[in-house]
Amino acid sequence: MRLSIDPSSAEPLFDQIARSLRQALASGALRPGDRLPPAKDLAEILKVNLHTVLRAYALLRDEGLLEVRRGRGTVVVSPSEKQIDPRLSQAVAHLLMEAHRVGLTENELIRLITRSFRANIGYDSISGEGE
Amino acid sequence: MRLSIDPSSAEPLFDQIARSLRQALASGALRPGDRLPPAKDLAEILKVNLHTVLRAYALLRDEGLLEVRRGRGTVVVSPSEKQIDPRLSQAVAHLLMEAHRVGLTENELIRLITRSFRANIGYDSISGEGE
DNA sequence: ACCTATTTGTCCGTATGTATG
DNA sequence: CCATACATACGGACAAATAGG
Repeated sequence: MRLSIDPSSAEPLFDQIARSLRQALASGALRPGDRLPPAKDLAEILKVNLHTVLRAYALLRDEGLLEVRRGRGTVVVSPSEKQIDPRLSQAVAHLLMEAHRVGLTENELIRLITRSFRANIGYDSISGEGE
Repeated sequence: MRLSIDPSSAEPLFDQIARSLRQALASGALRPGDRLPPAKDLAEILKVNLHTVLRAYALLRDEGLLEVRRGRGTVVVSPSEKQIDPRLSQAVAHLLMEAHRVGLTENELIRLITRSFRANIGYDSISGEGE
């Protein structure tokens, strides 16, 4: 896994790292189930601080790309095959269109979805994985 | 504005602060347009680190509740800016229904949204953020 | 146009806590 | 119990955006 970082860039380091990892995931260089190096190790390789890598990991975790857990490390999430349902993807496309129309940012949209999801489902079925 | 923090609680400090602020917003103690104290000041009041407060502010900004900007400070977003468009909320409800139908977990749904969001961003008209 | 103060943003280093194996 | 690895918090430094003199 080869990640290149430019300390002189205006783009924050944690964003650069996250973007590199996203690309590695998209290109298949990182595949589902693959374990990423411990943040401490990657930090030494990239010559950045531990927190900078942890922040990048956390970012991708919030995007649903990585599973990051204490003591265990960081693993690439396996994609579910459920998303190919045509009605679902149509609903997604429609939502994105509406979101763009009202100028929602990605973060705002994610928050909206998260809240709505929890509100609709209720908290009784979340016991599996929470905290 | 009276926020109470419990350092001995298991709940992270930045979460406690964010939750207190959320409640102040919900109760009307903090109203749209109100300016929050500089993070440094609030940190001294609560006897926590500056970064802890900044993290709480950033959290609420990502939720669309606050507008946080360098040099300018932190203000409560006006409701009109975050008001849910009926067509948007309808799209959200529809998506959640479809997602539930195919048994998507929250994490899977978030991943699907973020990926689609990035993939469908063809417009480089993101310059509208300033004013 | 310049300078200064304010305020958030990023990054670093260190310490300690917590979950996992 | 112990090692691993992420999570939180603290503190300090500097940068960048903003506001005001």
